[in-house]
Amino acid sequence: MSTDPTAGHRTPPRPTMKDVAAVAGVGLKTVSRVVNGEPGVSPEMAGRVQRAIQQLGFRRNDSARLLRTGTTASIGLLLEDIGDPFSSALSRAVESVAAEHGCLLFTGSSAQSADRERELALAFCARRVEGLIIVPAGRDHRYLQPEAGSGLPIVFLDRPAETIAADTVLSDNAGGARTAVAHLIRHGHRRIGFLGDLPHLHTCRQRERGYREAMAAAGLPVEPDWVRTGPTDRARVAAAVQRLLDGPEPVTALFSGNNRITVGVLHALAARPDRPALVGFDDLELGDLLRPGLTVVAQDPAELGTTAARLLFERLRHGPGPVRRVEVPTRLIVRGTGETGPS
Amino acid sequence: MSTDPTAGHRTPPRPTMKDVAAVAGVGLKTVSRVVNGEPGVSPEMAGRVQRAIQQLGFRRNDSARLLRTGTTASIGLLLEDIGDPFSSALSRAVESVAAEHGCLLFTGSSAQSADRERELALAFCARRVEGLIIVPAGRDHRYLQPEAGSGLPIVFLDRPAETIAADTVLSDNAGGARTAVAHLIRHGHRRIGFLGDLPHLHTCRQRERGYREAMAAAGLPVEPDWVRTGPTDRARVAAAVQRLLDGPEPVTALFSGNNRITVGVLHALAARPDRPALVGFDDLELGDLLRPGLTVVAQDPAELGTTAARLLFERLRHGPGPVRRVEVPTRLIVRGTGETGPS
DNA sequence: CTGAAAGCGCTTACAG
DNA sequence: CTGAAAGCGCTTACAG
Repeated sequence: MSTDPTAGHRTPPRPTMKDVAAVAGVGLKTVSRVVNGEPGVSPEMAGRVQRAIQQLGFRRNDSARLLRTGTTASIGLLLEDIGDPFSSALSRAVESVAAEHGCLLFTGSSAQSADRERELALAFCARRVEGLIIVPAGRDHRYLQPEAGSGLPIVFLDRPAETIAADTVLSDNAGGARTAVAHLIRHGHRRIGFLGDLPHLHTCRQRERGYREAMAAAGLPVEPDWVRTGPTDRARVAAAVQRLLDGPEPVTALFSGNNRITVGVLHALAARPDRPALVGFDDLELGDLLRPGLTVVAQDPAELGTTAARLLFERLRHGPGPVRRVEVPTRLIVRGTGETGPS
Repeated sequence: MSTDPTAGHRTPPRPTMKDVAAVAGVGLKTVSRVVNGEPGVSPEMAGRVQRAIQQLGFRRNDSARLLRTGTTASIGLLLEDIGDPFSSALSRAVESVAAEHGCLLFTGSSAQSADRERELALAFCARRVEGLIIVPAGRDHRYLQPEAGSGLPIVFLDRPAETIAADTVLSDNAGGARTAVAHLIRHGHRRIGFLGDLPHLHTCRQRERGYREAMAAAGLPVEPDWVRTGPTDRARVAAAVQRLLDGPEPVTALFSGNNRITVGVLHALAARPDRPALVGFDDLELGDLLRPGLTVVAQDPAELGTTAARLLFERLRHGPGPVRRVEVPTRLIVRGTGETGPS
């Protein structure tokens, strides 16, 4: 937080209750009563105050009110990238639960940077948000210990925290991955590649785990070359796809570890003549309209976001208690790309 | 804004500068100096304060600081639906400009409800955000007059305000629509249907205008039945598509007014044997991977969001001035659905 | 029914 | 170098 946004131009100050009181010729507390609809104000006084409010264009400063009250009626939501469809679906769900509780929402994107995550989370805390929902980018969250210790509810979403005990809401990553890979195996594939995100991410590791478990359960080996993790940009995914399909140990099917990667894989495959089988983790809009249709293990971002927000507000009501960990099921959606056999 | 989120459980109060001062045995102002890195504190004093901060887990309350300072270092972004890809692309752009200015972002979704928009906008104002970016759902924004009058910068994004003068950033809606429809006409279509959003929305009206202008420019009539506006849910769009294609005056091509509608149209068409031409307003992820590829007039949400945020911060620096209206160009992307002739 | 005083947690302006 | 006093715009607790 660096530059002062108001550095240049000074805006004329907004009228305060004090100003309203002066114009109406009443005490400050009477203005407060009228503004807050408290009873016990004579109609005449109330009228004078109302007119002064109109005249001055007064609107209560909630930041000041909340400072006095000791609450902020806001929560912070820290995403990986608000521009990603998965993140934005989470946001919508969280926002709607927050609205039920009269809370405003601060949102921010970490862009997979642990530093940025920390900076934003602490900025939210410094504003004294009532709670924090974090899709973690970093691996160490001890920096949140003082806030957690003094009762700030924190829910980790999509990935768990590793160095701090907190409520957590996850997809069934390993289970979903097992389902996806078992599905490919059932269709005759024995050589299956896994394309993952950054390998230190919990989601990536768990989906890789599920992949390995499904392979092992079928008695299939996993060649080291078949596991390709890293950034999710198009170029890197395209290179990984090529390596998997044209390398020394070519695979006949691909399991893609998240929706960014799936998009990259689809683009890479569109430029090739062959049609390896593909199952993606997380659904994509229009996935059902591709030909062949995109077979996925769908997450339920609405359920993930809603659950995280509900946990948060429950904590807010009932205070500390045993840490909870909720796993939201995934669902295999069969549409075409996952049902072609090995050629 | 109804229930008090802290109603249930009382969290232990966080330590304040006063507490730190007491523990360190120094004055309040000395703590303030250390916390803010101001010069002129003896190393010994500074050390005592640092230790007390560590011991207590103190973190400055920015809400209090900002109240005293008179700024809030935050802006409000009011979208139609943060879960929509267009909205979330806008968010990402706005967020990144806000971050450059050290501002946090409140976000909220109006869900096309004018009441909800007003409620959220006023809630943001009550928190004294430094500026407001609004994708308007309602048609009357006079409720913002007091805030605008006292210097709050407001930028309307995607659609203009009708009853208040404010900076505005729009796509070239009519121009983009003309381009789309002229493209269909160039491919031999003479009977073209328009599917729009709610007809009171500026975007819908302008895109319809562009559609009519392109038809008129080619000397083509527009049958009343060819213009179908309304909610963007799947069922309604499917019904509109059917009406356009199977009604008394069937069309051979469709121009879809936004990305929600385009998705609905694609689904409706997937269930039919015929293949009318289609051009969509606003692009969709995977649109390029459909077969045939989806021809669209693409908007530039990153540019829209960035421009709106830049306008906002410029206002913040330089204060009032003539209202500005920026139009962001659209771009025809030819991929397949728009290039089939009438059957 | 009405309002003066104190305080929320900070910073500003000023005096030692 | 250090800190007591006043104040940001409200609400709380209390006295008339």
